[in-house]
Amino acid sequence: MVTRERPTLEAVARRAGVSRATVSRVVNGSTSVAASIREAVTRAVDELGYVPNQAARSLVTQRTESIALILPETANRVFSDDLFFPAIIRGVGVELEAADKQLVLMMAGSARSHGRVERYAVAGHVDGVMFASMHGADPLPGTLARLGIPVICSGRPIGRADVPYVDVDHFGGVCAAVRHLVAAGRRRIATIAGPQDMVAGIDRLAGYRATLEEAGLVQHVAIGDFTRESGIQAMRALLAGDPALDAVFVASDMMAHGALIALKDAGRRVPSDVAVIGFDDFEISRYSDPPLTTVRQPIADMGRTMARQLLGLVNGEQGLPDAVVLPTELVVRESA
Amino acid sequence: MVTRERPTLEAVARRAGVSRATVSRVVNGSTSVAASIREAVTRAVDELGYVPNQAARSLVTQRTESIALILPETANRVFSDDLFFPAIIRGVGVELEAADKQLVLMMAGSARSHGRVERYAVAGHVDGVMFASMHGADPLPGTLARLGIPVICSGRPIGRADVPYVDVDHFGGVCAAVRHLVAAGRRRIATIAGPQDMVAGIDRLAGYRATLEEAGLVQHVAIGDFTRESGIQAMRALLAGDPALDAVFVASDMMAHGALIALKDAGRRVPSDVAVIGFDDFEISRYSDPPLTTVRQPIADMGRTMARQLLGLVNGEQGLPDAVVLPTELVVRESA
DNA sequence: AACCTCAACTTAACCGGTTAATGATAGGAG
DNA sequence: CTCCTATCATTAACCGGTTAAGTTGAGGTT
Repeated sequence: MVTRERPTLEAVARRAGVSRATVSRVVNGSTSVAASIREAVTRAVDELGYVPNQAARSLVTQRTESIALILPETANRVFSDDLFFPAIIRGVGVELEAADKQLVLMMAGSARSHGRVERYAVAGHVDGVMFASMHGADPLPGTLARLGIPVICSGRPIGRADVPYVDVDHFGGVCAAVRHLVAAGRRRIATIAGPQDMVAGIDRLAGYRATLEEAGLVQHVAIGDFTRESGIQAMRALLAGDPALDAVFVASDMMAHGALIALKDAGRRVPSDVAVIGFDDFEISRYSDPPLTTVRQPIADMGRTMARQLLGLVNGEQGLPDAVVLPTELVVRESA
Repeated sequence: MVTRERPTLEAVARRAGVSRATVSRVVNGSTSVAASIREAVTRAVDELGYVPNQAARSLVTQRTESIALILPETANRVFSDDLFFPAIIRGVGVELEAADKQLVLMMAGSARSHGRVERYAVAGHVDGVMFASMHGADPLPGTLARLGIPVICSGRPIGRADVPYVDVDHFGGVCAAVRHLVAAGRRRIATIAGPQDMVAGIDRLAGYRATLEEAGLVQHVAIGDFTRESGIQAMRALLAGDPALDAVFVASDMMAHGALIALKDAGRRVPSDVAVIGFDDFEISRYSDPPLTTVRQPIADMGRTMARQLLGLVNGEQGLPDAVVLPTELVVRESA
């Protein structure tokens, strides 16, 4: 493994018989370089296999051409049974690739890593920071924004953190779902809600409550944490509380899948005995038994939108919206 | 959004009444700094909220403290229906976080992004590069290695690319699986293989062929691309070719899930009519109908091991193994 | 011929750290 | 009291680029 010396600007300049500055201008595609010189420099660059040193460049431009995506979970939990983060990453990746920016991924579950993220961003390692769905009223986005670092969140921040964000219409989607159940004649409609320290959990529960109130129905609420296992537990609890339930709105597809399992175990048929609607529209839900009726949220689009907004901020564009809310849509399959 | 000027070493030095060099030594925890001075510097650092500029530091140390993970697919395909990459990322993330390194994620599907990755690595933006399961005989790992950049692959590289790698025992796992089918009295055992331009696809098919040969049975092979949809198609093709099949070894859980769907559609019961064994042991397979017998491969461990090996290379450790092969294990559930 | 203009290149300062070489100071030995 | 040594701080060079300011010379005016 030969650590061949990498050629520097200086070397290219010598070889082409010009000054460093000229080479720099050619490399950066500046105009006002005579064609003959440009050509000579280009040849020297090729012959030496010159690639600009990013650290040196960043040092003077104060730009790194990379963007951080913070996943506010420990690396252990992220991805374990989850399709949300992968989809976000996918969307972000597409958009950043198009802009020729790099993606730096950071897990920030512990308080320790919290400081790590802050230091990292402040050290100027990235041009901007994106936060994927946070728990509670995390102060970090606000802190970074105040330090002048471009920041954007996926999911409306809890508290009045003054940070731009991208979110989906949880409330509207849930209302459509629950109204669908009501319209189908269901009268004992329960919900399995998500964690109440996350906007996605809170807003979806609010949508359920509002719609049931509007319909004058009794509410049955169980809380899960978006995992399949918690969906199983919650469904069991709901059935124990009211064995005559005829529908359940579940705040995530993963939990809905758990609910389907628990319902089958309990001898209920879906949708004849109990109708089930989920939220997410993961690929997997097309293949569940029965295929899951669910509220589609455009997760990858959220990622793309976040990335686009952040790039706008980084480039100092004016008039960017403080909030973008993407639509959700009820996808009717067989479970309801 | 006040872009507050970030304090530099110089500022801290002035404030503490010492030289830049001394501050640098304190910040980097060098010995041979008198306690009183160290304390004064530390105070100045705190008061000013000083954070070292990473670009400046990298410029002189030639280190960036970050590592790239290359996913050789376009961002669009990665993650779409896949649980492999997320698990790799999780493993890598855990290990890098412990070492206080950053993870840079790059999708490299197109030839264009190929050059992008090479330039990025050569520009010294990262200290090392990890490749997740590649297609075909990709020259990039070898190219980077020859340039003196620490490199490691997940999955034995095709061709004789002289690059260290981490892989799992595909062959052994498949043998155990297929022998399990033979031992259960199955005699018409088909396989749905993975893409034949990937080691995981090739080795698993080789395991199937070897074991069937050893048992003196007829081989039935269909090829998929590791997606559920391709599993459905392949299963249909196999049933059309031999309607009396009594078992199928499927080279990935996702495809196995597709096979289960196709078998149900075709009116076959699992395992009584047809036994099914997958490969991966994704979380989801515990909950399929019926729960899937499968070969477990420790994907997150692969990620961790890759990261550890690479960190070793980056730190110039001697005597690192060129290849690490992790064990696989048959997990028997109800589908076979 | 003297002068001006302008395009195109070079010079040199600067970005913010690290570190080898150098210098200063105090304590101990002779 | 002088000299040596050990300890700790400072000076200054360097990492590899970018870019404002300065220089050069060809071509056009009068």
